[in-house]
Amino acid sequence: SKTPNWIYWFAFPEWAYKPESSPGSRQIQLWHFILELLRKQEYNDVIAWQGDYGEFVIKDPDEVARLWGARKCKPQMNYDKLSRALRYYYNKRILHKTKGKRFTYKFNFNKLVLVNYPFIDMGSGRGVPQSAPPVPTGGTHFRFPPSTPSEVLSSSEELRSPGVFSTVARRMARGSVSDCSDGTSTNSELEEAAAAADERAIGPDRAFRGLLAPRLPHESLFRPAPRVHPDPLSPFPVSPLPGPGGLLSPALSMTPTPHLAYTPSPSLSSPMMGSHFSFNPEDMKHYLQAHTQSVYNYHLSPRAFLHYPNIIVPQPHRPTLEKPAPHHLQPPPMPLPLGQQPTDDAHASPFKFKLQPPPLGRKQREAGSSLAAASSSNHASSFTGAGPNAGSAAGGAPPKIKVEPVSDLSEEDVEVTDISEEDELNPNSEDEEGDMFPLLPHSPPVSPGGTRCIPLKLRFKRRWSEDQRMEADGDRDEAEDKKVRGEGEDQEDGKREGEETSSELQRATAQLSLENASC
DNA sequence: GGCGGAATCA
DNA sequence: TGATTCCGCC
Repeated sequence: SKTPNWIYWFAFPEWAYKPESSPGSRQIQLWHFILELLRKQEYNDVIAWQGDYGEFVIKDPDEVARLWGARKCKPQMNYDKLSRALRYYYNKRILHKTKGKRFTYKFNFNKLVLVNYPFIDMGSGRGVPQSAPPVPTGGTHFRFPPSTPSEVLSSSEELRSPGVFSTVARRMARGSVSDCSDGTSTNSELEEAAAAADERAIGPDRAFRGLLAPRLPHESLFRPAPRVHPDPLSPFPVSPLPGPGGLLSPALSMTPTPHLAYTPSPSLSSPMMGSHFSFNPEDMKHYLQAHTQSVYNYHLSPRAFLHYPNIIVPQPHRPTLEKPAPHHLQPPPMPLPLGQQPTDDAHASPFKFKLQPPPLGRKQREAGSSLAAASSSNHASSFTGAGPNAGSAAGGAPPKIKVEPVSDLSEEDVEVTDISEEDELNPNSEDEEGDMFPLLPHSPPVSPGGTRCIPLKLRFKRRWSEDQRMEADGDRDEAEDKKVRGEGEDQEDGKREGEETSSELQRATAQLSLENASC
């Protein structure tokens, strides 16, 4: 069958494979190992990419277990145990099960897509950088974003510098090797350094880690920005090159700690466009269209919609619409963010604003006592409106989001707290009071206006909960929320369309050898 | 097969 | 913290 298009570009950046990039562990982690196997052709009969983006099937569970056991020096390892470990990833959003398919799992790439926080956790030192972009592994030519769902994800790659592209490809080809005993890389360090040199040679491009970050001031998208800031926060020799890829960071949302290292927009200049691509509106249109498509395809938060001035993004093809097509698809002439759910009109705001959850008491009063009963602990969970026009969004109900002008005008971005329409579907959701998605990590925990401040931690937790829901194919609450609320409702199987099997992943990915030294 | 709790380990 | 081990349940 036809090779999924994403295969030709999907991969993790080199550092993602490096055990030392595993959060909180010096030992190789299972997901790491899985990736390792996945990109090595010799294991194609054991485990391989298959079907949807990020989906893989364990063809030989026993063998995978054996390999894993060998790597971890756990001779008693078996698939039952290994799968238990995999299941623990569900809650971490690293993986989820492809229901109805045996031994088939899927990396939660969509969650990893922290569009609003493309650089999250970079350099936190505690987790895998979440802006890890997919790294192209095949082809080195620029092409426009595709229009079919199966191709859209490549859009994130489109704007990447060819130079980096090839550089990364080379790195991929070289690969890294991990030894069994401790999971630390052996020869990859030097290669990494070399690769870093390569990329430096390209120029300041290493700074395009912010290239198309939605929060990137749109102006800088169209004029080369002179300022280049090496990422002081990155623990890696080379910035993982988020760029547009940051929108599609693979498996790296693993560490739900998106609060630490947001890179302020001003530093997100993208010199690459001057040197490598012409970012004319048409290109951007293509890109945005593709991105928008991917947002849909992967049920991303509407935050994922990119808005750029004067560019109208065509409606993506979406056969089955469960919800009315949001108007996000028609980006306003404002560099404004990313609204939330269909009722959100935040983008229409002519001014910068951010949304904050309302003060507790008052909100509850407005919501009514009956409602309050159902959502006593998540007062703001059913926010539907955002922005100045959102007042009517809730269908007569008073807007549940407090909109306030952003006082910090130096901030080019707009802060929009995300909201959860899901909670309306699930009144039982008993999230903590932190309903809103996190604001920019660098924003002060207490809003200027004395707005009730939800601890960042909670905000993020809320966001992750949201992400979790969105990622579930059925938009069902899952792992974490379930865990949090102690609920155990059934989940519907996600429908998987456009399944494409690939036996050619390896053709596109680097040829690497996996060394499983004995223990 | 798949799930997830519980205890445990490093 | 990230498994590993065991296990009952569906």
